[in-house]
Parts: sequence; structure tokens; C-alpha cells
Amino acid sequence: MHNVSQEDYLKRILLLEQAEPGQSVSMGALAGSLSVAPASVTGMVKTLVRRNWVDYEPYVGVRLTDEGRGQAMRVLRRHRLIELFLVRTLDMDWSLVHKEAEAIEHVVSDDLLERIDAFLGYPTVDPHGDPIPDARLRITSNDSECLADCEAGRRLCVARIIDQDSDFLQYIEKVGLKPGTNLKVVSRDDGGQVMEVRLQRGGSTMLAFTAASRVLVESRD
Amino acid sequence: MHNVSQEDYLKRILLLEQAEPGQSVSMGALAGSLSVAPASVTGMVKTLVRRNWVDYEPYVGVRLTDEGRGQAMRVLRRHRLIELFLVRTLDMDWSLVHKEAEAIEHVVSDDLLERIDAFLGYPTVDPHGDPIPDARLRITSNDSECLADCEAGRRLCVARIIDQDSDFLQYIEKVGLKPGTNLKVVSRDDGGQVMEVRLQRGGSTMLAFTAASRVLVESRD
DNA sequence: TCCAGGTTTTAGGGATAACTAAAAATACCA
DNA sequence: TGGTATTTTTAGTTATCCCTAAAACCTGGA
Ligand SMILES: [Mn+2]
Ligand SMILES: [Mn+2]
Ligand SMILES: [Mn+2]
Ligand SMILES: [Mn+2]
Repeated sequence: MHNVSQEDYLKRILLLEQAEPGQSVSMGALAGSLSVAPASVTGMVKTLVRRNWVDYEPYVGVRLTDEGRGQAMRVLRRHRLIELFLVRTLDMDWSLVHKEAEAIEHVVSDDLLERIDAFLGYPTVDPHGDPIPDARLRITSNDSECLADCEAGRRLCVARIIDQDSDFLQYIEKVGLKPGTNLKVVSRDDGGQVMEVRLQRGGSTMLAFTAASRVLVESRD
Repeated sequence: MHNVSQEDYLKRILLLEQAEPGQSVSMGALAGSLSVAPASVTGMVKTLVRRNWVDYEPYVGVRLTDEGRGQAMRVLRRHRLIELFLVRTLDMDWSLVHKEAEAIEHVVSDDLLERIDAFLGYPTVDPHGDPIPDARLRITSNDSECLADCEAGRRLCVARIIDQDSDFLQYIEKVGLKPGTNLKVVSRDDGGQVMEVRLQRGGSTMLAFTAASRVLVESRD
């Protein structure tokens, strides 16, 4: 298979750019995020520059070009549609589909992808609440905020989990915080870095800020 | 992606062995079948020997070892289950799924594959009538024969199309000879190398022996 | 302003898998 | 049996993508 690494780099750069909007992505961040040596990143980035997919300033970092962003969005769309397809048709666990999609995303044809999109009814979010770019690569933005930043008393709905780690996703499921769940912030202990949330459907949990910071919510008031 | 070429070679060797049982597979046949230069085959075969997946006699050819046959059967199982899955769930055209499966077969996990198998109800044949090895890599053999060899008057059922070429499959569909079709051989012209077949559901066609030789049938008497 | 520590690049190398061209082996035919 | 034609192997190259080690660069603190 040829383009696999290049597509993974583009997608990763896109996600890192989205995490720190306006900043260029450092080689170190890219290397860490891809579990690859920094020297490997320097090499691959030169390839991406040749393809006009990134702008690169030595010792500073990379930024996607418009063309590169398009490529990256296309990979992201494939990834997320595949994740949702696997959950919907085969009832795969939402904590496992990321790894599966990471490989399949590079080999599905455009025709197959459009069929998956139609089959799923042109969905806008994947099983983790991550937005799915539509066929024109546009994302419908929602105004979600970080659960860790929410005051006590707020009534919220889980919109998205920003972490693909299988163990973390299983933990989130165990405490009942999958996207779509309604909850209320009972209290927060900024000193102890924990908050208590009560689920609408019953039960409550103590949640570390480190965990809550990876849960995005929408206001329900 | 690493193993992709190796898996394709193993699968190809298996299919060529099945086409000429008992013979070893020549390097030229492999090269032609994989659309690769003969020198490339020599190189890859050495890799497969190192992995103990084939026995190789220089200037003669290769044979799968038991371990290599297992690997090859595993790839074949993935390929055919994926083909059927794409046809069943997404209504993809049977003439296009081969190409799609050729890429996906290398990246699906064991877990995903077993889910597909269960979802499909543990099928024994793919959309082209090709047998699907079960989870223990066993194939249920059927006693089909070549349509081109059938005498006039025989009442038959199409079992399998032995050709993955998209155009040929579309031709077969156009003349109504997809697997499962009941037909009768009206006449055969061995001089002109054509035969006439009448479909049970109506219509009849003149079929060249070259085409009929790629259609396997079962007796319906 | 200088330096140490962290980051990034360069240099050199390995694995996989393809190619072409040329040499070697084998097969076939007269 | 000789000699040509076909097949296969070898030799040398290319391209991708990764690595380690060492050099170069940048930055923050003294
Ligand atoms: Mn990937
Ligand atoms: Mn996701
Ligand atoms: Mn394949
Ligand atoms: Mn098939």
C-alpha cells in the first residue's frame, strides 16, 4: 500500500492544528503523536512539502496548505464514517473501532465510502461524537465546552469524548458518560481536581478533572 | 502496511495450485497473474521461503507448505467474506467487490472478520459462487462442472463464475447467468465453439466456449 | 551575554518491494 | 545432438518509510 503513512501524517497534523488553532505544529508534537522518531518526521515532512500539502519552516513546524487540509479532511471523513459503520452494522464496541478504522481508512474506494455514507443516512457525528465532514468536506460546528470547566449546578448533555484510547473509552462507558447522556454537575472540588456528576437516568460519579477534560458537553438549559 | 504483497502472493499461489492440482506453480505464471516482473517474483519467493510458507525449487516453481496454505486460506476467507458483506449490506455490484476486497482483505482484524461471518450467517459461498473457507479453514466442496463441457439437453444450475474481471461479470449478468440461475443447454456447436443455453425464467443466449468455460454448473436432473 | 538542555536536522543505514538489463539455465525443435 | 527460444535468476537501482547517533540550532535562566 503506498499512501498510508502520508495520509496518517496529514490527518495527525490536522488534528493537532485543530487542538491549538492558529499555531503551527511542531515536529516533536507530531513525532510523539505518531509514535515515530523526530528524524522520521523531518523526512516525511519533506515529502509532504514536495506534494504541496504542508508549509514547513525549519525549526518551527508545519501547517497544512489548503490542498493538504482537503486531503486530511478526506481521510478524517473516511475514518469517522468507517467507525460509525462498524458500530451500526456489526455492533462493534465503540472502544475498538478507532484502531480498526485507522487501517481501513486508507483502502476504501470513493464509491464504497459514498455507499456507507448513504447507508448511515449522512450522519454528522461518529460514535465518539467527533464531527464527520460531509461529502464537500464541511463540518457542522457545535458549541460544546469542556466538562472540566463547567460550574456546579449546570445541566448538560455529553457531546463528545476527545480520546481514542480504548481503556479510557471503556471507563467512560462504565460510568455511563457516552455521548447523548444527560447529566448535572453536582459539585466541583478545584483543590482536589475532581467533580461529581449525576446522570439523569440515575447514578452519580466522582470524575477527575483529567478525565472530565476529555469529555465535551452541551448546555441543556 | 507491511504484509500486503506477501499475502497477495500466497493467495495467488493457492489459486494457481487449485487450478492445476498437483503441479508446482511456475514463476512466470505467478508473475503474469500478479502483473509483476519475473525478477520481482524470484525476490519475493525467497522471502516466502524464509518464512517457511513455500517450498521452492529453482527453475521449477513453488508449492505452498502446510503453514503457507493456512496463511493463504486465511486471506482467501477474508477476501470472500468481505466481498459478500459488501454486496449484502451495501448492495455493491458483484462486478466491483473483488477489487475492493483485494485491498480490504489485508487490514481487517480477526475480531471484525468473525463479526462479518456471524452477521452473514456463516455463508459457504461468495457472490461469485466461490467457496468461503470456514473459521477452521475448511471448504465444503461441491461437484460442479464446466458449462463448456456439458452436452446438449442437460438441465443445469449456475454454481460459480471463475473470473473476477469486471467486464466479464457484467456480461454474465446481462445474459442472466449469475450463480443460482437454472438453465438448459439447447445445443452446442463444437466447430463454431459456441453453445446455446435457455434460461428457465425465459430468454436464451449464444455463449462462446471461451465464456462458458468460465461458468461452473451443477446438474439439476 | 553565554551556556546548558531540549528540539530538530543531518548523516548513514536497514527493511520491503518493485523495476530493468544481462547472464544463466532449461526446453524445444530440427 | 546442436542451437535457438523461452524462462528464470542475478545484479544493480529506485522508492518509501523507518531507525540511531551525532551535529546544529534555539531558548530560557544565570
Ligand atoms: Mn490510518
Ligand atoms: Mn471517532
Ligand atoms: Mn489483496
Ligand atoms: Mn469472489
